[in-house]
Amino acid sequence: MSELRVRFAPSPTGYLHVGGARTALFNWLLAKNKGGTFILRIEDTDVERSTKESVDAILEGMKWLGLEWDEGPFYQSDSFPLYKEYVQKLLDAGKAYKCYCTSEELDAKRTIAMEEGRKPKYDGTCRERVDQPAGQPYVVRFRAPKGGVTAFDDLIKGTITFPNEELDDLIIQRTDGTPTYNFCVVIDDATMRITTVIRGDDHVNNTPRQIQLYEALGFPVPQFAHVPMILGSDKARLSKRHGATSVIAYRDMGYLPEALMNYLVRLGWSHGDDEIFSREEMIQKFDIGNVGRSASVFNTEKLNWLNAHYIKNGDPERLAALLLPHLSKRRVTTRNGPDLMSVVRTLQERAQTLEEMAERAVFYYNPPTSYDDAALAKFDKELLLAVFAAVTEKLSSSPATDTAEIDGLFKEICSEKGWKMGQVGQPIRIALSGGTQAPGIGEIVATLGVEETVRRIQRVREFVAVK
RNA sequence: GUCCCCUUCGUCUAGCCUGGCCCAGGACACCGCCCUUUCACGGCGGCGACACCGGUUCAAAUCCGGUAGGGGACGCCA
Repeated sequence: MSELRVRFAPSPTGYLHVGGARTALFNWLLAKNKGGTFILRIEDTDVERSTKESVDAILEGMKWLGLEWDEGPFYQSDSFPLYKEYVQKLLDAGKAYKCYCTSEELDAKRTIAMEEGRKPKYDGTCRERVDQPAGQPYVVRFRAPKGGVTAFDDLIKGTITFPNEELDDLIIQRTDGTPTYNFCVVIDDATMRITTVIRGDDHVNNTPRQIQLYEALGFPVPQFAHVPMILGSDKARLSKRHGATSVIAYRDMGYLPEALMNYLVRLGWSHGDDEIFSREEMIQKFDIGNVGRSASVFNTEKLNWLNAHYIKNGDPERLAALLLPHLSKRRVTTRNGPDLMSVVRTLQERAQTLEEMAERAVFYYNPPTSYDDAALAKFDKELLLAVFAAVTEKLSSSPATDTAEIDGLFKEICSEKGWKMGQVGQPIRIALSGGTQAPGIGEIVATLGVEETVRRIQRVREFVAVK
């Protein structure tokens, strides 16, 4: 193990969304690539909004993607005494002070500042205050350095410099005594000896404040890497109104974890012209320096393509297992039908998602209860009946069972009767599946079995005969 | 409003640091053709971008300056 230590630190106020998943992925990749340590930390200092359900949902999402962590999960709510200790340290050193301004006063000042076109930062009313009114509620503020600049070399964005004038004295402890985010993050990252902080772009502005805190506390400052956000098709920050954002929702829509991972890793990162990455390849090739600096738009089409790729090349046995919940959702049971693995094999090249595959698999288990009339209408009644009779006879009198043999049988029928394949295949396809979109005839018959095939043809014969 | 960041095909991106091999490459999507018993898969081809304006240079997507547009942050949320 190298000295590299990274962490993913979600706040449990919702499920794991794709943006968070990508941040976690980049952390995980860097750790794996460098032989470092990946830590999971739950930032639940906001007691009001944090829930156990969210924690579970986040862990579930990470496990599904296979983003296993080496240490944790640690909960910030377990470290309150630790934060308090450091707040006191800062207070004792004169690097923090008590502020007695009320939220209402602050809000009012902020509003006025905004209206006057000034930056709405704290005006420092209590910064030099010497009296300490007993019994008065107060917050603790960090005494930020005045003048000069705070800069850092972001691994993704390059050097970023902030004039200290822009930073105000941030609150590190609330009236109720609980610590605030920017403070906890610094204490945790420092005490967990995090060497590289990889997080969302929206934290760039917090970074200089945090650096000042590291310095005031005498901690070494870690390296930072801010990954750009993921946008919706309208270029606005990705949110529910753009569709699904939850990782688990993608699982439920029939996406494979390796497909989502592959999609996410290519969103903002690239390795030459490569598109397909196995876990091993992405680990081996990942380089945080190759992550792009600009935001990227989430594109479901490309995810679909990747998912189709992984379904096409996936192990039928595994896919069959993953397909089960999507089938039961449709009240399909596979007990008395063809082997699910064989079914999967006939559908692998035709499905972009497991949902789609399940939809296409239904007919194997539930015989059609109606037929595509428009498709049927393209053939004469006499031809239809002749085809059904010929196929029934041919199948019943032949021992053929595999796809190639059965296809051969259909070719025989065509040459014997002078029919074109389209005249025979399509009616049979309708007979067996009810519609026109299905695997090859040979595949269906081989999978369904001759007996069931003949039974279904008999049924459609009756249907056509009375028309 | 202030500060910070970003800007190559519709989308994801390569190239940019170390100017010329780029009248810009790949992928998704789209369109066409081929394959074909349907739907797909696959194969081949097409469409399509250096935000804009100046400067430096023999030469700029690449370096410099400005403009415009977009995003983010500005909370006793994280």
